[in-house]
Amino acid sequence: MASNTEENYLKALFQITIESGSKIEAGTNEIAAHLGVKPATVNDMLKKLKAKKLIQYEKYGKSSLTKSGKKIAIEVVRKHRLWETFLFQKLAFSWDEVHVVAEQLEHIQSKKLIDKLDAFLDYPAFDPHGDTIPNAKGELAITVKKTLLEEKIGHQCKMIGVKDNSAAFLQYVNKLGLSINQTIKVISRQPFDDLIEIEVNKKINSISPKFAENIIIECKECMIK
Amino acid sequence: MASNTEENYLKALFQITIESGSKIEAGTNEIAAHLGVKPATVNDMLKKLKAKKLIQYEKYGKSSLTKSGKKIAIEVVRKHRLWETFLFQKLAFSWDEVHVVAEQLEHIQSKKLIDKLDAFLDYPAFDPHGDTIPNAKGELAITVKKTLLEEKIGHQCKMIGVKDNSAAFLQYVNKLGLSINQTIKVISRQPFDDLIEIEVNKKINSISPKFAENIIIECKECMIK
DNA sequence: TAATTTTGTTAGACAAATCTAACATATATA
DNA sequence: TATATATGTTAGATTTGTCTAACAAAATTA
Repeated sequence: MASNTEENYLKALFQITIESGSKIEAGTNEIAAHLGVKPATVNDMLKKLKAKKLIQYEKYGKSSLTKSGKKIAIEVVRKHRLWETFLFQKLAFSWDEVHVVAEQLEHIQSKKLIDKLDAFLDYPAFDPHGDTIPNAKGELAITVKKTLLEEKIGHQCKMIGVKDNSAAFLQYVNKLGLSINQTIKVISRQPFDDLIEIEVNKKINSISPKFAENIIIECKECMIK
Repeated sequence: MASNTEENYLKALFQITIESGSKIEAGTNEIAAHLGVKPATVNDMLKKLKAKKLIQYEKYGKSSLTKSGKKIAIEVVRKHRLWETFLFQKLAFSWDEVHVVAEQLEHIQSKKLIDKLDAFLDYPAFDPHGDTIPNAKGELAITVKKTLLEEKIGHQCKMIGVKDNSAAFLQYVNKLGLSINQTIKVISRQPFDDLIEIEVNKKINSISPKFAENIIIECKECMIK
C-alpha cells in the first residue's frame, strides 16, 4: 500500500502528465515545484516509486506512471473530488475552501467509504471546480479547454467563457443563443469563406473564424483507463 | 500542533483515566497495551508530551493529562464520535464497521469541517455505540456503568443490562416495569432492612440489595471541562 | 564548439516513530 | 527482609520523508 506521501507524488505526476493532456512525462524539477519540495527529495522518491513499479524512470530521464501507478493516482483524484463535492454540497463549504480540506481527506483508506460517499452524493460527474470525477472503475473523462475555432467538425463541446468582453461581441454571443455551460456542436466549415456552422439549441448559425476564436470551450478529449 | 501519533497518545490517556471514571493516572505499560506498541516507545513519547506540557509525568511515575492535553484529547474524541455518527446515519455503515474508519477521520485538521459536520448531523449527543459526544465547547458528559446497588440516593440512571439471567429474576425485573434503557430514580434506602425505594415510570417500589446488585445501570458521572 | 545555464544526482544530516535487548526501579510475596 | 516479579528506562538500530551543499549531466546560447 502506498503511503500518503507516495500517493501525493503519484497524483502530481498524473496531473502534470496524463490529465494535462499536453505531455506524457515529467521532469524532476517540475514535480518538485508542483509539490513544493526540493528536487533532491523528489529524486529519492522517484527511485522508491520505480522500485515499487509505480512509475517508469531512468537516471537523468523523465518520469511517467505505470499502469498500477496510474490506478492509484486516479483513485486519489477520485477521492479528492468526491470529498470536495461533499464539502460543497452537503456541508455548505464555499467553492474556494474545499481544496485544502480535501487534500487531507483524499488519503483516508476505505474503499467502502468512498463508494458509499459516491452513492450518497448520487454519483456526481463534476466537482465544485468543474473537474471530472473518475468513476468507481477508475475511468475518467479528460476535458481540454480551447477556443471554438480549434474544435473539430462533428464534435460537441461546452462553452465556458469568452476572450473578448466588448459589448458588441457579447450582444452577438447572446443573439446566437450562447451562454456559459451551453452545449455547442460544430457542423461544418465552408472552404470558400471559412465560415463555421454551429448548432446551438437545435438552431444552426454560421459564425466567422474571428468570432469562434473568442469563444472558450471545454471538450471531452478522451476517456482515461 | 500535535501530530496524529501524539493525538492518539493523548486520546488513549484520556480514555484510560478521565473517561474511565475510575482513575486519574495511567502507567507506561498500560498505555502501551492500549495502543498496541511497546513500553519503550511509550516512554519516548511521554517525555515528548511532557516537554510540550500536554501531560504530567515524572520518571518511574504515572502519567496524566494537563489542561491543554485534555483539550486536544477531547477534540479528538469529538471528531471520532461525530464521524462514527456520520458513517452510521448518513452512509449506512453498520454499527461495528464505523470505528476503524473513524480512527483515520478523527485526525483531519479543520475546525470548520467538524463544526459543520456537527450541524449537518443535527448536534447528536451520542455516537452509534451509545458513547457521549463532546460539544463544540469541549464539554463532555461522562457516564459510568455500575450496579443499581451502587447508585446514590436521589440520582437518576438508565438500566443497560442484568447480571442474573434466571427466569425468576427476569420475571421480577419485568414486574417492576424495568427494561433496557428504562430510566430509574433511587428514592431512599431504609436503614432498618436496607431495602431500596426506586421510581420507575412514576411508580414507586421497594427492592432488596440482592436485586439491586443484579441490575446494571449507566449514570451521568460528571461534566468534563 | 566552448562556455554557460538548467536540470538532475549524490552524500550526509536530521526528526519522527517505531523496534529489540539490556538495564534499573518498584512492588509483591515467601 | 530477601528474592522474585512486574513495571519502567536506556541505548542503539531502522524506516520514512525531508533538507543542504556539492557534484554531474544535458541543454542552450554565444
